[in-house]
Amino acid sequence: MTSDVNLSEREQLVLQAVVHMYITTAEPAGSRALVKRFGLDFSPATVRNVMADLEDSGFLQQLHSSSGRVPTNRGYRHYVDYLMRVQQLTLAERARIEQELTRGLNDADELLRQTSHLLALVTHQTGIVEAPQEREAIVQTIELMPISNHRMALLLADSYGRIRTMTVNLEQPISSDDLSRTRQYLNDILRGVQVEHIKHTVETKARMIQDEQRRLAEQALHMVETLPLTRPGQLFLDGANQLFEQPEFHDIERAREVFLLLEEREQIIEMLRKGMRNAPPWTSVLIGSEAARQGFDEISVIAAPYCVKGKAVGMLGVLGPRRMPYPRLTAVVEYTADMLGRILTRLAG
Amino acid sequence: MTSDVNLSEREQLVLQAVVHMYITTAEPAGSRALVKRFGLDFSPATVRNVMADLEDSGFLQQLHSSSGRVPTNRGYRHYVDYLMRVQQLTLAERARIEQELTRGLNDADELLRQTSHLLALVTHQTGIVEAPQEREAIVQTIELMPISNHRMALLLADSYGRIRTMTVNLEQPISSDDLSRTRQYLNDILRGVQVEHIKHTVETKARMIQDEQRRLAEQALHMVETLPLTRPGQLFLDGANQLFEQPEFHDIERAREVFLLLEEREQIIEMLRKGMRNAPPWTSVLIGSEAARQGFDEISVIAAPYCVKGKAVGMLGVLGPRRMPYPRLTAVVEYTADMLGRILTRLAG
DNA sequence: TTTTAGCACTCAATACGCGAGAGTGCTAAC
DNA sequence: GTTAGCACTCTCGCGTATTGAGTGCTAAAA
Repeated sequence: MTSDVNLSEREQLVLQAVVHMYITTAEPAGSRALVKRFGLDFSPATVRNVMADLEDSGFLQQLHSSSGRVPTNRGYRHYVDYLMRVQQLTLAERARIEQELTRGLNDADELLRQTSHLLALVTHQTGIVEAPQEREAIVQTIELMPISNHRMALLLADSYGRIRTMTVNLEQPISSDDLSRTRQYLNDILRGVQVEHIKHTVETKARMIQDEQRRLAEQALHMVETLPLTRPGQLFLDGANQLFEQPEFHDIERAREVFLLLEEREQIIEMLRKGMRNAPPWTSVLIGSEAARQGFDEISVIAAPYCVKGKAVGMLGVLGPRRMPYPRLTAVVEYTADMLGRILTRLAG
Repeated sequence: MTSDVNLSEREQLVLQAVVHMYITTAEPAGSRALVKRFGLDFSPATVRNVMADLEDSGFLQQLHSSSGRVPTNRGYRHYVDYLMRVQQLTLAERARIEQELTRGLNDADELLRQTSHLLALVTHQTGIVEAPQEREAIVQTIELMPISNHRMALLLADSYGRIRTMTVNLEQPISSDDLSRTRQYLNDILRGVQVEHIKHTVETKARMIQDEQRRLAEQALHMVETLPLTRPGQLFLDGANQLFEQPEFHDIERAREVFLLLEEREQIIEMLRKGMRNAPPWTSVLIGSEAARQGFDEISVIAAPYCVKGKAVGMLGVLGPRRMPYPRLTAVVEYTADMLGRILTRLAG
């Protein structure tokens, strides 16, 4: 994502000023206002010339022929990649994030939800947290729990500290003895196996085993084969309401479009991962149509991966209008990802 | 909720016509249009007179001095209570609901989510499902599952077919023997006990027990006392986006207000239960400010309780603009509540 | 006495014109 | 290369005129 045009020092300065202006006021930036606001040591007329150049090279844009300038996607891109300095969070802010996250500590799912809530709260944007990729998780413990004569639950603790419950229909009641032997068996062969390989593992083992253990293995196979192990990634979203605050979503059509987008969970996950692929392993910023589908330029996303035991297992971030305070939000997202990773690692311990 | 004014046959006819007109077109109903649309056998002038009377007694309202009439809260109320005939669902519709619900059959939580989704889909409104009151649930089975040296999970299957997972921090590792003895102990004393009495039960038992079993009981007590058993009711919401379709929410301020309301889960639950208290045990319709807080008249809610093993354990329904097709939605909500109850009962075994 | 036709009136919605203001591009001077 | 000056453009807000749906009232008809 490098620019094919070299910008002069002055052009960079003006571009940055326009972005800052627009981010804070939501109004197109005019030459006079820029000079005044940022104390530039050249005149409005000069700024106008520079802005005209920046428009020619696609960094700025006019909404109509006599309005101030607004950054284009490319303008934001350049700003984020080269001009912006990620803000330092204050101690108080760091403390707050840490505190809010360690509160709901006992349950991993609760923690993830809490994180999305926190992101929304602190950034005043929509907070997004993708749950750890379940398929890649590793089996820690398996538990079987009878519910009725015809149903039982299979519980799975994974290496991310999450616990999944799945139910299994039984053709015939299972004795408590059988149950505990099957439990033992499942734990023996599955501990340390990746969740996505569970079925395969059980199947191969079952095929190899002879006589006496045979029944046990088939029992296990039967339980496992209907499990919904490949369900799609989970997403925790919070603070979509915040979008209403932004003037760009006062138009009902726009608002609706974003809300519709937010309902398409898979697409959002897809989007987050796209960001990760582009710039591993650090924070990525998706601007306008880079984030959403083509032709929908209103939103941006800042996302960062979080790591459990040193391995990136999921993404989190914020979604908001393209006109976003990137320096601050980037810092918040990074710090939150870091904290979440730490806490999850501790939980999975 | 009876009316203190007796309406003549003709007045009822006109009121009903106005409600139908407004529900379908979202435009205030004028006298001429009513006559034409409903083939009334008296003239527009007569309708005008009747409408003026209905306005005097508070059933209708004009938006401005020369506009058509629109029902008031009271108008809707009378319509719903006395005039409306609940629609019969077609066989196809029933089949669809049943089919959609039995699809996600294995997991109770999944089922509840699915139900809210279905409601949104079929009614084009926002679907709401309140999870069964957890506190009143009865313990079926308890399972303990080691996660690490310092954490374990306590799993609880209740009489509604739901499974809750809670984690417990351990001060020191617990042996597998101890774990299974404690599990046995917990099951012995808690099976059949209401969830809200768990802590109390364990405490009293622990106090009574002497010597040798003592340690076990204290172990159990320690596990149970930090459990988040009293967490607030859970709510499954789906299709809030549908609200954007309604012209009354094209105004951004209104839309925002509803979305804000939808975030306040406890208040929605409160609202649903209010409905149940008013008219047990059947479908209740909350109109305008009956549903939301005072002064916010834009929405209505249709809600019905669903029963597990014959006992009403939760509510479900739809939320939408006050201008709602009540006859059809009432039917859908009732049928869905019935189906959900059946399936849950089956699940709970 | 009830119903209806006719008519004047009201009000929202829409379009139109106008002036103010913000901001530009261009030219000429510095 | 930079800046001041100026004509020009376009949006926004406001007041006015027009239109049209719908009413209330009155007087005639049933």
